[in-house]
Amino acid sequence: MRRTTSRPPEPTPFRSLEDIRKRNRGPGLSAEDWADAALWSLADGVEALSVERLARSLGVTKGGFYWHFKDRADVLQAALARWEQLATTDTIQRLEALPEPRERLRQLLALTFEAGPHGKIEVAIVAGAAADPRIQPVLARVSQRRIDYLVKLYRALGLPAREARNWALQAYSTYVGRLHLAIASPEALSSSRARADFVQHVARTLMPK
Amino acid sequence: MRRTTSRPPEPTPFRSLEDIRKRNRGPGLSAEDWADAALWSLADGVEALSVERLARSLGVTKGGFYWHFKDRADVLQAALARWEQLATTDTIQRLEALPEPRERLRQLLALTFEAGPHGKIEVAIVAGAAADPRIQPVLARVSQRRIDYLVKLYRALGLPAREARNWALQAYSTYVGRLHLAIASPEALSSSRARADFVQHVARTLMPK
DNA sequence: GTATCGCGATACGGTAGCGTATAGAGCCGG
DNA sequence: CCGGCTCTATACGCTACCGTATCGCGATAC
Repeated sequence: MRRTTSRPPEPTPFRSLEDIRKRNRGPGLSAEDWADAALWSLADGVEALSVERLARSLGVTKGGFYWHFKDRADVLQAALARWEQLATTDTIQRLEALPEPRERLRQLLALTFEAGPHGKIEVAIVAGAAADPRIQPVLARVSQRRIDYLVKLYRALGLPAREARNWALQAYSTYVGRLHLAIASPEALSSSRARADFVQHVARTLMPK
Repeated sequence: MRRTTSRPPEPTPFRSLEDIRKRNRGPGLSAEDWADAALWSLADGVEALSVERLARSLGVTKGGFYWHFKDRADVLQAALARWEQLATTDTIQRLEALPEPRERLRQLLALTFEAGPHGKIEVAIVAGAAADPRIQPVLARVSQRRIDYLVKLYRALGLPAREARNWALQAYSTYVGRLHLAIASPEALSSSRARADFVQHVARTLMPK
């Protein structure tokens, strides 16, 4: 490991494995290449993130890995840092476009509850690997920010602080539980009919007054 | 492995590691001893359940393990079977004591949301290891039964089937999310004051009409 | 009191992954 | 065209765990 270079900032915020492998017109793989691949690999669980497996998925050996990273924990943190940014900034920024607070909340509930939001990675980290001590600090920060944002939304609706906090906690709990259902009870919300129905119900009961 | 004996049924439905080790006045460890120890070990994650680690935690070597179980997957299934029964039968049976359906629902919400119910093991399995393919089938059955029971409760309140289903899914999602908060945001509900407050709020919003 | 049953100790070979060391291959500037 | 920089290939020793095989001990059971 020598950890020197950093290529031009970041081309796209999320490249597929294929993209990473193709990009091999430059000399070899960069730290970002490895980290992005690691993030994808997290979708299969934290234990699935092994150095040699990662190298195999990129079509190389682990030879170059330790040039960029100190050890396995190092690349895990890099991948999680990547996710942390996407998982907070991303959705919130899109929401802030909307001016009316009540509409923001409705949109947020609809967006997050409909599709399963950032997809497999979100489910894997939030609903599948929460207990891992390496994930926990990151997850704590992400949860905190999301809940804080929800509190802000509910307060903007005119609720006092403690009530807003309860609504926010409930809304986030329900969201996480919905992610869990995707794993634990896939048939429950398999039909888009049932999903739309559920989303509407939730949007109604999670909207105060 | 020869898998023959079975001691008198089961003394207590949940013995601590200490209890198991002390019980060594009988000849040695029984299959139930190993399985119970395995269930406790699940609290530290599925990967923490290794044969040799299990043996160490019981103060023996793995020598006798394969007398009872075919392999590691075998004892995992045994432990999960134990949990499956406790996680369904247990709470529901206590609830069925109460006659009034509205009171049953209120009690259920209060019980499950207050303390975190079966404690660390419930959190570890439901909120921490859901993604594991060995856990998934068990978890699917447990979730199904719990949701079915919730549907029954909401229907007993006079709700039509589809509405009852939505309420049940929401209630269970919120419950799971609350388990998740115990990991991801421990400070959020650390004070018993905040917990009681939250429970009351949830009990109000998850009660129809 | 001896045989057998139930279990533990020990030892073995095998796999998967870790992190280290070292020797290049290919492009880059000079 | 040559030295250096960036990265990869290969090989090594180490650890943790798996599952198997075998021996032996202590407690009943007779």
